Amino acid sequence: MTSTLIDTRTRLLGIAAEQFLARGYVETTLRGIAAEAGVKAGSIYYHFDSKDSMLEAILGEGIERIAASLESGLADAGQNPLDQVVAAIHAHLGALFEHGAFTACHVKVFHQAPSEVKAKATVRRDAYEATWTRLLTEAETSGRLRPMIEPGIARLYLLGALNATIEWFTPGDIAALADAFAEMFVNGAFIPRWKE
Amino acid sequence: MTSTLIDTRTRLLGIAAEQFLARGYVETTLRGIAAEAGVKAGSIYYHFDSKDSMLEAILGEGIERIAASLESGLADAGQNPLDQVVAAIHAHLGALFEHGAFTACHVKVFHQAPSEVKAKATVRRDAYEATWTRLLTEAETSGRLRPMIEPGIARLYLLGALNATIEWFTPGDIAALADAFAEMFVNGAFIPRWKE
DNA sequence: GTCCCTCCCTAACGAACGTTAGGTATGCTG
DNA sequence: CAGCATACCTAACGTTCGTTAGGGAGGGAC
Repeated sequence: MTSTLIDTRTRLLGIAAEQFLARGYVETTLRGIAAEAGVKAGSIYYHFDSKDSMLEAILGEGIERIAASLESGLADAGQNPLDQVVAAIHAHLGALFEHGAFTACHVKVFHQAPSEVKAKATVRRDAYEATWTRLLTEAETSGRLRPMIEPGIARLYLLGALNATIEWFTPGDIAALADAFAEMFVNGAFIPRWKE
Repeated sequence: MTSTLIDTRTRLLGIAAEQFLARGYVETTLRGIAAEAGVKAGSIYYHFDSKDSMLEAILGEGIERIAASLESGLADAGQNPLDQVVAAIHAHLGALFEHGAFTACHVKVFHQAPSEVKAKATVRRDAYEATWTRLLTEAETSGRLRPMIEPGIARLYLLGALNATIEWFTPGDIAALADAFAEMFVNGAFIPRWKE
């Protein structure tokens, strides 16, 4: 029977994601993860090669879920640049706060990861960011983006604001938050002035 | 003569800020800082009480310099909500990349800091953020902010995007970056549509 | 009943780290 | 010259952590 194995492995990974998210990677100990899982520290090595490999699995699972949320959101939205970008904002924020600890852990811990682990996660991450760049490039080529705005800079600006929410947002009305962010990103925070 | 003392203390703090920024707080060792300063690890304790107290000093110095940059930028700009916000964006980004490692270190390491250190830095940090909230609230009361946008949310959105730059921006044309960010924050990334 | 594979445990190793006690050289002070 | 404070060193202590070697219980296979 392999169900127990899968259970323990999955449980360890989920607990690790929560602790990495809450305490940071380096300050999280295998002994702490094991204790919360009702297991001894040494037993982790039956399921994983090392602490780094746990992080690697978590970062991979996290970006995978975020990407899935994005693809799903894009498919359900209007097929025009504006609707796609707004849907992407909703999907990304939804993924961070409604899809378990893996997604938020990816965003928060990625930059603290050892370079080798980081390099492996970067592959999938680049593909995800490329989707955003594609969305914004489509907005640009269809003449919807402001002339002085490059899609690459816009992507970094927007994802920076979105990902920073994990430092302050207390899960609540995510749709309202996404609406406000979409409004600010698309139309700006200020009301245009006709004269002056 | 106390010049040697001040020199070494200052040098240690600068090196520590650089290493905290590059490797993170926990992964930076006192032995590494001491080595780069041409000193032995134990000697650090002549100048500082602990590793935590070094971080505390750095975080304080960092937010102080960022705040000074902001105040300076606001004083030199037009005294209207729009100009003030644009100047603030330029000042904040300028502080992160042109005022040494302390400012960038504050932004990057703050969220990794031990809770006690974090609590002390939070006092000064709250005051800095209150300045931003004041700017945006003035924009709101003078009718320049979009109705559905709350100043508090706008501040978190904008500072999130600004602070995230330390993860990707390679010091170059900061003014151009600030211009693009200001354009996106104020007017939005999209061109308004008159019909549809 | 015997074998073997799965899954977890005990117990320890070795390294790295923050920190400290005590010593030493230097130079100013009286 | 004696005395003292400054600035740094040496050498270690104690702890924590990732990791590993080896063992054992349990159940399915034959």
